[in-house]
Amino acid sequence: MPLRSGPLIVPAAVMKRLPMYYRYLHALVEEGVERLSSQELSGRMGISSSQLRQDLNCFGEFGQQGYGYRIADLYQAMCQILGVEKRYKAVLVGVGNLGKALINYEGFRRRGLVVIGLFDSDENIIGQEINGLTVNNIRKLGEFIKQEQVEVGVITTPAKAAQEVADILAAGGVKGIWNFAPQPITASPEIIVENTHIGDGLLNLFYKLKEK
Amino acid sequence: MPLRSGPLIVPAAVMKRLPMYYRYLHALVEEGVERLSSQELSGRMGISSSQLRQDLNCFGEFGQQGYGYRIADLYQAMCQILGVEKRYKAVLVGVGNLGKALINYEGFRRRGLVVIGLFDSDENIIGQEINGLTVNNIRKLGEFIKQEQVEVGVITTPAKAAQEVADILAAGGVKGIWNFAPQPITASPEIIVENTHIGDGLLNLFYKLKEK
DNA sequence: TAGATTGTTAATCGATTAACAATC
DNA sequence: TAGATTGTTAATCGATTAACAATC
Repeated sequence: MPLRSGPLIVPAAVMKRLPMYYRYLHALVEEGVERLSSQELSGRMGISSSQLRQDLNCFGEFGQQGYGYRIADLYQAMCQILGVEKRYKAVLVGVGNLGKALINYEGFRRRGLVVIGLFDSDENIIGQEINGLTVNNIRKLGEFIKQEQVEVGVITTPAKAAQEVADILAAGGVKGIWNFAPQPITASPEIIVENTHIGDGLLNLFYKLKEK
Repeated sequence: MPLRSGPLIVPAAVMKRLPMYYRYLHALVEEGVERLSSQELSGRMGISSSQLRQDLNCFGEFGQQGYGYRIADLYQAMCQILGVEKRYKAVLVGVGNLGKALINYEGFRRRGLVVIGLFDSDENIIGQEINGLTVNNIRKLGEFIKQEQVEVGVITTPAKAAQEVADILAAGGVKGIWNFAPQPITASPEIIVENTHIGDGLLNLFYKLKEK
């Protein structure tokens, strides 16, 4: 079950499918499924068996001819590929409903996101305790990041505040920013920014509904 | 500024970019930007000008040679293309933090999602009032959908409940389901299912962080 | 071993980019 | 008009699928 060594060339299209593989494999492990062929596995995911085998081949040889894939092993490998076994210290800025939803979602902790600080600018929210963490005043954000060596910042503020928060995060030295504000944010190129636009899914749905 | 008529052939890759176009154009209209060339516009979006022009060409001719694109007009056209001017009656099932976040997000209303019913199975949540709507017992869901002719169901329940809710929605006659549960749900093929997996963005971020 | 299924190559298909004539 | 920029075609590039030899 060897992971390829050396610099990998992973096509962008493959990279985008990795989170899906992670999700399905996790669920299959939970279900206790031991073994699946590329055909059975890809069938559940709605892709071709050819594509599944081709994709996995970027990273190594995880199957066994004549037998298929051991799900537990493949899940392990996928965790390694994605770097999920690593833990990232994170702060979350903007403790509204979306922020609270993310803090409470155990899936994020499982993926390796450890939220150690919550921040907001609203006096009514500052001081609240959520999941064992007290919401701090956003003025303390910059200092906190440096002190605690925070690596990832999650932005769940309203659109207007997003860029300002991103600047504080960047100045504090985070390596990555996960942004939920609809406005895209800019940061220096060495900081990795991942934008999640929840509303996009709705437009996809509407477009498909209209097509019919 | 004519929209092409007749059956459009829209490549899947183009379709996936439409929500991004909508987002940027909406922001530019708000900013009051009147005119941009394909180069300026695509530059902001991080794509090539060639691609932008090629994409728009699937739907019609929206620019003016030697001048560029009138942003307000292009935004209008994009709304039409996406079917955003239409209003969809919706119910939301699962009034936890994520559900509340969606209910309060004005962007969804702007996109045409009109939530007229909230449902949950938790006795502590049933009866709460959110945004002028009272949370109902999930047992009333099926009846409500039929009575009100609900078209879209939003699922923000825990993973375990998602499929059961989807079945009720389908039986009630919704046309589309927007699912946030990490578990993919199945429904008969005439119902359009859009899955939004919030956790995927985090894995993308981790993968890129690991690459560096 | 014989059957099954992988890993991998080659062929096809689709998406992106480059280039430029058309035209505002 | 001259300059700018589109719409659109052709060329390139990348991703998916098909097929099969390798092998468990």
